[in-house]
Amino acid sequence: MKFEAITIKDIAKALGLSTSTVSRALRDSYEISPETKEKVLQYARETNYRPNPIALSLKEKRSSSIGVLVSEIANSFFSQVINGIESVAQERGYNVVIAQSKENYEREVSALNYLASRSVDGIILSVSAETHDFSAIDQLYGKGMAMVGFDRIVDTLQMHKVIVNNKRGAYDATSQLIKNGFKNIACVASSSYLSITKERIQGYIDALIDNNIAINDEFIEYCAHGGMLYDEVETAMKKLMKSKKKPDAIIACSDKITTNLMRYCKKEKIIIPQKLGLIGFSNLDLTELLSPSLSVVRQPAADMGKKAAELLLSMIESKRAVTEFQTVVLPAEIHERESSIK
Amino acid sequence: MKFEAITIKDIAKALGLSTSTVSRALRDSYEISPETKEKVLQYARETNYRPNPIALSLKEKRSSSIGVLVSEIANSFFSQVINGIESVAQERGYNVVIAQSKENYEREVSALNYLASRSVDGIILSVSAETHDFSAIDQLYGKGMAMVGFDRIVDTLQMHKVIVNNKRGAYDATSQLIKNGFKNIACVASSSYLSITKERIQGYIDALIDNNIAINDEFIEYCAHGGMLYDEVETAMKKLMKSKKKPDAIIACSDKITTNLMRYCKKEKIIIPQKLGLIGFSNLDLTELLSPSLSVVRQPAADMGKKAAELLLSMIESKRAVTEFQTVVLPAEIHERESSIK
DNA sequence: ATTTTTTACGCAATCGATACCGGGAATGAT
DNA sequence: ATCATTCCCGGTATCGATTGCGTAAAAAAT
Repeated sequence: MKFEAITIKDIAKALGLSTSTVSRALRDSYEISPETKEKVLQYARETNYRPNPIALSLKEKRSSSIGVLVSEIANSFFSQVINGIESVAQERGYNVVIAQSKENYEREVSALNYLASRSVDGIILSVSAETHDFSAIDQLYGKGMAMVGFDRIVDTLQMHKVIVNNKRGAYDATSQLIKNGFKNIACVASSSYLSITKERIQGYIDALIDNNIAINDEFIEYCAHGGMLYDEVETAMKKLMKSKKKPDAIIACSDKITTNLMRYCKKEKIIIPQKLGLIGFSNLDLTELLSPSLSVVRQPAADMGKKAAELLLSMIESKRAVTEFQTVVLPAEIHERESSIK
Repeated sequence: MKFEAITIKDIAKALGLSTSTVSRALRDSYEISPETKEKVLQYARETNYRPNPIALSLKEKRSSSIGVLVSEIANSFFSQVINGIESVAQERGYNVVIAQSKENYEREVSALNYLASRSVDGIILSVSAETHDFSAIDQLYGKGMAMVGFDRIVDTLQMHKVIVNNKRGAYDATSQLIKNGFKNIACVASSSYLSITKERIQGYIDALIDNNIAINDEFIEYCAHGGMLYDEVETAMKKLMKSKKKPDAIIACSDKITTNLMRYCKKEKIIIPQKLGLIGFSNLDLTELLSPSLSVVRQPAADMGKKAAELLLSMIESKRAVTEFQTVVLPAEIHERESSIK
């Protein structure tokens, strides 16, 4: 079943004009007489003519679409980011093609190629937790594909980036736990490859140092799949709870880790915050309804998406190659609730 | 900045062949000698040739992309559905273009036109809470655009549909509240226009009747924006709590209504389930971590998305016009937790 | 009245890939 | 040796829209 739309040719035939005349009339060219223009425009209105974007893409060598590559759509943070991207894109006449890596390297590469082969004009991406070989991204970028990174960025690549102040967020979160009387604070982070992991851990460490608390390597655990799998969080927690000096509080460095950690505590009947304080990076919008209400470091996800989309579109639409890249750093918000108050 | 890809023309020039020969060699036509084929294929591999999907779309009059129109991406149910759609689409070589209505009629119409103008091959949609004029959908559908409805479907339109057994879900949820000793059960539903609202309310009513409980019109409240706005839920709840016979339990008919209702109870210090039992339609995947853990009617969202995508693709790829439409009804799952147990 | 200029439009190429048609060359048949 | 067949491949139109170039006809200038 096909969906037949009216073309410029139909208009030309109907009005006894050439396609070039119709095209120019529609674009309001000075070469066309007012009467002809009016006739064409009216007919176009009546027939609800819409230029075929595919033909345009072929001619203009741009598809007016941008790709977004995230690890998982069904994740508050990413869906909020996509929301932001979508609002800007829509407004500027672009559509958004979404792909997900599911935190898997192979899927990320194939998604990237997929987007490239669908000839998107640019890509906004946050790398998967597994990725530590950035050659696929680098290659595509080297070939001239416009790209903007966000959240999990790649340090070695020169491109526009949008992130939050992760170090500061983790620093404040940790400081807050300390202020609330927790002494043995552990950190459950995402994959060690990720920029956000490094930054957040650094913030955590800095806060400990500034408060004269010794750093304990056993207190830092990584989740290779970014917390996607419950098991990896459980494994990390078991290790922590078995260490010589059991932690009395945890800072969790991603959405999934935070919630899976709560699941673990619920299962093991570890009472938060009495037995274990908790603060986590999370963009859930019902953290206050959790039991106990959850203290979080929240990222301004929609704004990040908007900013990333603006940067990408400016890059796409710029006449000459972009040589100066900016890294936009937005502040993370801390929301103190029950889970981190002893 | 442009992203230059290799074309069939480049291959032809490099090998001293015509574009038609190259094209045929790539498609393994019998008219091309094995040696030429091999040369072409090898060169194509070396240069990492990818056919330009835009040129193909123009020629074939299909874009290999499908549109998805939902009210809101950042909603567990819809993002899970999109997840399902995406997995099937990706596998079959289609990409997914997402648009959202934000429960607004005008945005829905414009998103629909947007998708059509981006010449997607088909659309999977769930109408907005505000929509009660389906002429825009009808028109597009009448023009031959392949469509599949899910969740919030349009009764009057003959198309493939994917839903859950809403009546049954609401019936079981209500019965469960009754079984647990609640007597005055109210229902906070989404917009009265929606199919899901009608079906869920019917299930609620049927359960009351079957248990010899009188129907009280004051006990049914609607949220015109589907619970998107906290205020409309608060207003509904205030009305309910002021009615002569105060309800002792609520069945909430959408994700957003459920969570906003919990917010309201928390704010007003109405203890769930002691003061007010609650069960709600929700696809959040951490309802067991809420305080109290939330009893829910859950939809198999990913499966719904998969099924909808399969139906749409079969429709798109069918040679002749589809005349028989099926309505796939999946079972809703009931998860009984603390919030509905007195 | 003739030349110049302007106006208003059509022709045709182009983007990348496909497919119909047509034709040269090699092989086989007689 | 001549004709028919098969094999391989190229030319060209096509999809929808844009655009540089060419050009009648009308208007303006001389």
